[in-house]
Amino acid sequence: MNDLFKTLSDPTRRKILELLKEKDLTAGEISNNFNISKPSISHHLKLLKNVDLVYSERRGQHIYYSLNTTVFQDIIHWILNLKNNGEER
Amino acid sequence: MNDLFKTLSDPTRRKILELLKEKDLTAGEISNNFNISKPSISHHLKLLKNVDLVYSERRGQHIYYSLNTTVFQDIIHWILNLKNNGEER
DNA sequence: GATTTATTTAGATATTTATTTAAATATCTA
DNA sequence: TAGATATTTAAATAAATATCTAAATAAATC
Repeated sequence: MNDLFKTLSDPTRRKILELLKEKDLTAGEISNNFNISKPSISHHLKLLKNVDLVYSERRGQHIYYSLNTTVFQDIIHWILNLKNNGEER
Repeated sequence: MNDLFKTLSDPTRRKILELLKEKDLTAGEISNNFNISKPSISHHLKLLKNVDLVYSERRGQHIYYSLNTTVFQDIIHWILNLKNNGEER
């Protein structure tokens, strides 16, 4: 849970997710959207993978990244638990 | 939006929110729940206030903190936008 | 008004995190 | 298999963040 929030707390990583929302992209295509070095983007992708927010799959020379939204359930549960003050709703 | 995620990315701050879910607490009562100095807790409370996750109100000698959950709407919107891939649902 | 209690502010330090350049790995093509 | 492209890993640096102690502010009580 902590890693998940930590991962989402970086604007570069959130923008990566927004890019992947549209379609799967290679690491290179992703890095083209930023003024940041490729190794830095690769590092962000690794963190996103660590918490399962993205998947990666090699297709030949390229590695394609895709978004996984199921993880957000955890956040929504955390929020709802905080909102419903102990009541069973 | 960035500040909000950043604020939530710290476990101490999230635990503070969970404490405030039960009832309003003074800064001192909050800090009793942690093995962290009062100034550090005060700093966390300031960050939580900055993004409106908590309110503070002085009652005499004490300052009471309370949880504000309306802010979570922003996060939920952000998540839903990412999940609904452009479709209007 | 001096003292006590509650909390914050300031300044310093240590840890974490993002970023960079350079080198390594993997795949494809000629 | 040599060369080109795509991506990651490693090592170093810089910036951001959490934490601490000490000092400052604010209200209550004596």
